[in-house]
Parts: sequence; C-alpha cells; structure tokens
Amino acid sequence: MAGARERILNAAEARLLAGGPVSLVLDAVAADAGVSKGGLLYHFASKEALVAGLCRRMLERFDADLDALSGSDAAPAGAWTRAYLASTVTDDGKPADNSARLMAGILATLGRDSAHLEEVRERFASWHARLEADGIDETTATVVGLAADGLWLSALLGLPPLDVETAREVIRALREMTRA
Amino acid sequence: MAGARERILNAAEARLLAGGPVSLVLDAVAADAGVSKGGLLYHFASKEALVAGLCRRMLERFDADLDALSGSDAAPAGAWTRAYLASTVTDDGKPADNSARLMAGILATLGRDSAHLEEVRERFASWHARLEADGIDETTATVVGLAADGLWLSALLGLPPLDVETAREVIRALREMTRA
DNA sequence: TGCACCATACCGTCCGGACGGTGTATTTCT
DNA sequence: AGAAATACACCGTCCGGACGGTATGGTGCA
Repeated sequence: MAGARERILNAAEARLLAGGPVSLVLDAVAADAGVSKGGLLYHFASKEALVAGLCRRMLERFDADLDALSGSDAAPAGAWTRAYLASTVTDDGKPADNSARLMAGILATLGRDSAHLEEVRERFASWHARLEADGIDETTATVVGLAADGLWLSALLGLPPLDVETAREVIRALREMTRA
Repeated sequence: MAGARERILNAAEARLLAGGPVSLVLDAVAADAGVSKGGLLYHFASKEALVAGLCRRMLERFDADLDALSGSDAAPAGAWTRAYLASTVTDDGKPADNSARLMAGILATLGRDSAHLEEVRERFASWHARLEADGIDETTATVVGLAADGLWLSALLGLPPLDVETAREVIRALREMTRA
C-alpha cells in the first residue's frame, strides 16, 4: 500500500473523474483512500489544498510526458510542437489521457480565479512560448498548438469527438505542418 | 424594468461571470434581480433549471451571432469558417464575448454530464459539421475551427491571452487559410 | 373567481473544518 | 543505557452555517 498522501490523491482523482466535483467530498475521499477524515486533513489542510495538490501532480505528469516525447523525436525542428500535439490527443483524435476531464473538475472546484491556478497559467504560457521557439515558423507552430488545445477542449466539455476519419486526417495535416 | 424572468437570468449571468459558480446562490440571485426567492423559484423550479435557462439563452445568442456574421460575408466559400473564427475571438486575440467564461460557470454548476448539456453538444457538433461543408478544404476548415476553439479555451481557463503581435499574426494566418 | 405572479417563513441536509485525542518513532537528557 | 520529552502520522466526533427547496399566503388582473 502506497503512502497515504498518494492514496488520497488517487482517491480524489478517481472521484473527480467518476462523479464530478459534487462527488468530491472529504469524507468519501478519505474512506476511499483508507484513511480517516482527520488523516486526510493532516496531509491536506483544506479541500482547496487537496485540489491544488491534484492540480500540481497533473501538471507535473503532463510536463514529464511532454519532455519525454519531445526528447525522443529524431528531427529537432518542430519536435516540441509534435510532442504537444501527441500528448494532447491520440492519432484517432481521442484525448490522450484524462487530463482534460480532470482539469474540468479542478476548475469547477477551485473556481477559475483561484490563486492555485496561477501555476497552470504559467505552465501553459511557457508551453506556448516553447511552441514559438521550435525551429519552425512561429505562426504555424502556434496554430498547431491552438488546434491541439481545441481538441483537448472538446474532451474537457465532454463534447462528441470528431469523426474518426476526419480526425485522423486533421492530425495528419497538423503533423505535416510541423515539417516546414 | 424588464420582465422578471429576464432580470433573473441577467442577475444569474452577472453573478456567474463575477464570482464564479460558488457565488451563484439562489438567495443572492433573487435579491440582485429585485425578486424574492419564491419569485425566482416560480420562474425556475430549481437551480438546475435556472442554469439550463442561462445555457439555452447563451447558445441562442451565439447562434444568432454566427448566422449574422456568416450572412454578411461577401464570398460564399469559407464564410462560415470565418464567422466561426470571428464570433470566437477578436482580431487582437481577445475573446469576442463572455461566452467562454459563462460556459465555464455553467459547466461547473451542472457538471459535465448533465442532460442539459446535450443541447450544447448538439450545437457544437452541428457547427463543426458546417465547417466541413463550407466550400473549402474540409481538413483546413476543421483545423481553423479547432484553433478558434483553442483560443476560446484559453479564455475559458482564464489563461493569459497570446501576445498581441503573434495573436494578430495567427488570426490573419487562420483567416488566410479560409481563402483556399 | 380563478389564475398568473410573487412574498414570507421555514425546514432539513449536507459538508467543511476544528479539535482533542492516541499510538509509535526519534531525539534528548542524565 | 534507560527514561523523558518531543515530533509525527493519524483517528473520530461534533458543530455551525450555508443553501436548495417547500409550504402557504397574498395581490392584482382578466
């Protein structure tokens, strides 16, 4: 059994993904994690802190994913842009992970102008900054990045994913754009 | 003084935009609208109904905006795509309206899998369907649409908007893409 | 006189967080 | 070394108030 702190985060994440923000209740999270409520509040002083921890972990994972992907790309030019695209969405246009849905939950719980989201904003800005310095045309890179964001968005809203045919075609086109 | 129902919707919208989902409290909304809580609940039987009403009104406005814009475009090919772009974001890359922030609030209140969001999904799907049948290359149109979604997203998350210089450039490039 | 529209008063529940414990390492003192 | 003291990790209960919703009554108009 992993450390309590980790277990709590896992439980909170699972709850957020399964039942949305309303199901993120401290009692329930504690129970799921096999910890008492007091134990939970020992590790996370408040609900806000819990969600902040969840957010931070998500960002770190995403960042690590991004670094790994861009590092394993043979061609240097546009590598970051391709990595950004790949870590957002699969070749079929499906969301690459649960980050979007998770983010939606976090956002709903914290409210869009929480101080804890500052880190999200910073990371996001830095990602987009790296897009513009990826060895390919800046505007093109930004467009590709924005399109990836758009795909991510539809997952966040629970919108119907694009038709697989067109999705594949679009992804292919986007990736092609990073070769110029 | 406009009808009570309208006033209630306005008050709810204002609250959602100003203070986020947590500030959307029936008592407060009623007070802001100059109506008692009972009066509010006469028009909207539940909080969910209120938010659903808010959501519907937003969609209608957006749709009307979209129709007007696409209708006033001289060139037929790509007109819808350009309209989609324009109603999402201004030339400076700023969000065109508050719809993104409003949507975030609605989403946070209803939860991502509410039945009331079905309409949102339908509209969204139909918009994207029209993108693919806009007289220009399907893939290109979809890419432009997705990029617009991406810009919209950053507003939804309260992310820092793109640098004005690059934003302008990007928008110009996107619009250019709708001419092929 | 009945219906649309609205006010007042009230209720029940849910949930975050405070708080006072308890057992177990770890360090400090003598 | 052995006792004392302190820190750490965690438990379980209780409270307070916020909020959604109900129940009921009143007023003007058709």
